[in-house]
Amino acid sequence: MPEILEVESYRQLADRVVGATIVRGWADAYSAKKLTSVGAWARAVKGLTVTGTGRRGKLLLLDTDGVRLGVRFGMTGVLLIDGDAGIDGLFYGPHDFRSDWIRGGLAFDDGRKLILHDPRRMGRFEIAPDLSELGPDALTLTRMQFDELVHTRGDGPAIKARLLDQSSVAGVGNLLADEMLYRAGIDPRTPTGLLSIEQRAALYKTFTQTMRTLQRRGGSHLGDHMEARFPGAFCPRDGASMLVATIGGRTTYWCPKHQS
DNA sequence: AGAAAGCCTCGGCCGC
DNA sequence: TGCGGCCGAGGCTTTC
Repeated sequence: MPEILEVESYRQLADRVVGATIVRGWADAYSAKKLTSVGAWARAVKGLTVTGTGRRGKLLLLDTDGVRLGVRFGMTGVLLIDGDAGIDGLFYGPHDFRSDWIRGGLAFDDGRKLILHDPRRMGRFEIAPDLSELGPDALTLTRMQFDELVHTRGDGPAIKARLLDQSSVAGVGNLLADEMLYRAGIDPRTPTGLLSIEQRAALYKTFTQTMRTLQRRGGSHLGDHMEARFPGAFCPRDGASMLVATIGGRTTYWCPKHQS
């Protein structure tokens, strides 16, 4: 699920545990994969009090009175709080959550739990996460930061690949990238350095507009472009047959008529 | 059967 | 010719 908009709602959910003290932490071998050992998470978090939450791109941050903690959600990670089956079965009723998909979490002194629910095991816990490799946050991207993002030496990579590069801008995933290029009318294969002045202006405008619109709608999967995301689809805007290719390592759908 | 809303590593290529 | 940086491909993992 998660691109930046989903992680931002996880962050807002995590605000609930600000002020609570961690009595226990646990992580399986996958969620602890970026740590020095499987036990490192449990040792590092015990006794910490959460003082605030943050986020850079798709990385959720928990500020504490000690070391800062980070959570990455991979492709299928969901944050749960107060929804642990051990406390109440709410999340495990109508929704599709299963206790054997829980990969780790935190238990607080007030009895609540923060849980990483992640069927596909690509979510990761981090201790004192390094933010230096992450670009500016996509939700608050300024025009100056955008200009830096599209700056290249030579032609540079395809604009879609650049948008997905987390060190250029943090938070844009596959769906958001396709959506903003669709809205801006730009071919995703266009070398970043060859975008015209007009295309740059259009892309910055749709970048911020896409973030705002989809956040209001409630998720990265609620874009206008979504209904054309299958083989044989037609462009909702002008009816042309959508093209499909792998660009920047991800499946990309675009309209040959209005994205050029 | 094959693709999937992320990220990491590896290897090739290009330019200094 | 050698090296570093950039960029794309591939792998990880499980599910529907």
